[in-house]
Amino acid sequence: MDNRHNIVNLKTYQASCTNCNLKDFCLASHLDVMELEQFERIVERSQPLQRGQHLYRQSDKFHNIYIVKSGSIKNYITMQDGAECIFGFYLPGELLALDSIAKGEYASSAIAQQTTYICKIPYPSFERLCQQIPHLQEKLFQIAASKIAEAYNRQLLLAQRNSEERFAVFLLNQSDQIGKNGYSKNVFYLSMARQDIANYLGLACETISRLFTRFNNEGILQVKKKLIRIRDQKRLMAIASPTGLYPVQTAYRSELNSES
Amino acid sequence: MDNRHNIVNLKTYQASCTNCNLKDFCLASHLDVMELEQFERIVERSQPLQRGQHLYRQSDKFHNIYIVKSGSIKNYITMQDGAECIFGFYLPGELLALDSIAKGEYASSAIAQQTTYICKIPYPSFERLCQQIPHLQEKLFQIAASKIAEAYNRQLLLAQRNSEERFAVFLLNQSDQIGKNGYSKNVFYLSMARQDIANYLGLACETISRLFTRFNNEGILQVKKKLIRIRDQKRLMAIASPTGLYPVQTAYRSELNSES
DNA sequence: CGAGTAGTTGATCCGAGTCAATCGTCGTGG
DNA sequence: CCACGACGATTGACTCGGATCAACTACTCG
Repeated sequence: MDNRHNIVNLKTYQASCTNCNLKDFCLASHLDVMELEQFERIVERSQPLQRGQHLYRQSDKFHNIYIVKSGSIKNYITMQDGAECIFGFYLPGELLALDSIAKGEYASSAIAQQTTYICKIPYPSFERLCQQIPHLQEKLFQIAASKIAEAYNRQLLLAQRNSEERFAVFLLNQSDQIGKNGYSKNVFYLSMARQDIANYLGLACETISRLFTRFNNEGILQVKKKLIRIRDQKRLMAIASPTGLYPVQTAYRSELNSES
Repeated sequence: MDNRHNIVNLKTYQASCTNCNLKDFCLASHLDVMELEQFERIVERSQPLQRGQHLYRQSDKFHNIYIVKSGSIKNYITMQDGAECIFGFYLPGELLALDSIAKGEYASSAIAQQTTYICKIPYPSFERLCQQIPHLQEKLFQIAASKIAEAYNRQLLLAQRNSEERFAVFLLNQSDQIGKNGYSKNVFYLSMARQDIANYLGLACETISRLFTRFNNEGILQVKKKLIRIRDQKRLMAIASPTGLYPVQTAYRSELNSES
């Protein structure tokens, strides 16, 4: 139900990179025809994950990195007391498990929030391929670098911004990401529970609930459960960066995709 | 006031990687003799930075990545209203400016907190060298991956832990890092101001001050301005991870749905 | 239908921010 | 050599944002 907007048709999981609608956004972008063919030889696709299925779990042996093809993935860790901490929500085009390369085992867990198609890239083959395709190495460096920059921005968010600012930034990021995939930036489904948004933003779920209510009453949003409509983007952006974030704010989100 | 030109190429600091005391920690570790020689050919060393000098500034054109050889570097950004946000303190052996690779310009600023020696690595040469030395590429992937994992941990810290927990984690991290460089893990100088610690941890400097006082009174620390002595490491560790940070979690914890 | 779960709303409390006063140290100049 | 001002650190008093606790509502699913 709440997946209607994000699902792609069933045949896509057989499709090649060449005619994938994400080919300009993902790891394989900027490769020429020959290189793409080589790349494609190491990519594996399989049956989609269903909601609640894990792609990998923390402390599993590390083998692959993954790209989300459609659907969405929640990335988190579980602590000893059972509490979880959510590091991110991955939408189509994004690369998963980069944080796990150094350790030999997955540093976090990844679970599908809805029916989700995945491209699987065995890491050793990939590393070897990077030796043959400088573009590919370069691209991974760049993606890793953006991940670091993005993580820094989130640290800033968590360390210095209050609840409504965090929430506004979150909504705009979601909007952007969803927009990148060709859907409406103003009307979209949030695939995650309130509790997960709260956890991700370092807040209590009651706080998120109150913010939804308030933004709804103030005419900034129109909220119907998980269906969100942004009614006043200007105001939302003003809340997200009050005095203005540092110069090129949110640029990191677009650089994977934007042309160079 | 402006130090943009402060990297002067004297060939004076000839200390080679081969007999550098950091060679097992830094980017060049795990290279064989031949590879190390190639690597060394692209590394540049120059006069040390003095306290308050910038290594680079945010939005400068991106050219190099850097390794701290001795001293320490503060990494931060400045926001439009002049407020700053500190992302990290870099001690010897650490690699700087990874977050800037994707953008073509430095995403943050780096300033010396004391007299600091630096190894400078022109990024284009480095990228080319990675094509010839698989180990080097692998190493950079790993360092980038650890940076991401580290950033995730800090997000967890900022999102979910209270002031004394953050502070304890910070002290232990400092202790570890300093210990890695062969100094005492229990008695050390903090090179940064209280305000900077506070900023880094997302707290007010008064809070940090109170924590120093409290930990001192409780016999956990002995504090003399910037000289710190850890008197009760056990207790400090207990504060840093109350129920235990994230675990080597085993799969028996069967939650909602799972298994693929 | 009924039970279980997610979300909302209200009441209360507490940790840490803010404001303000004071102290100590350092560096400068008379 | 001391007086002075500047700045960082400490301490206290007060405030407030958001967590926590506790009902209550509304779906969803069996």
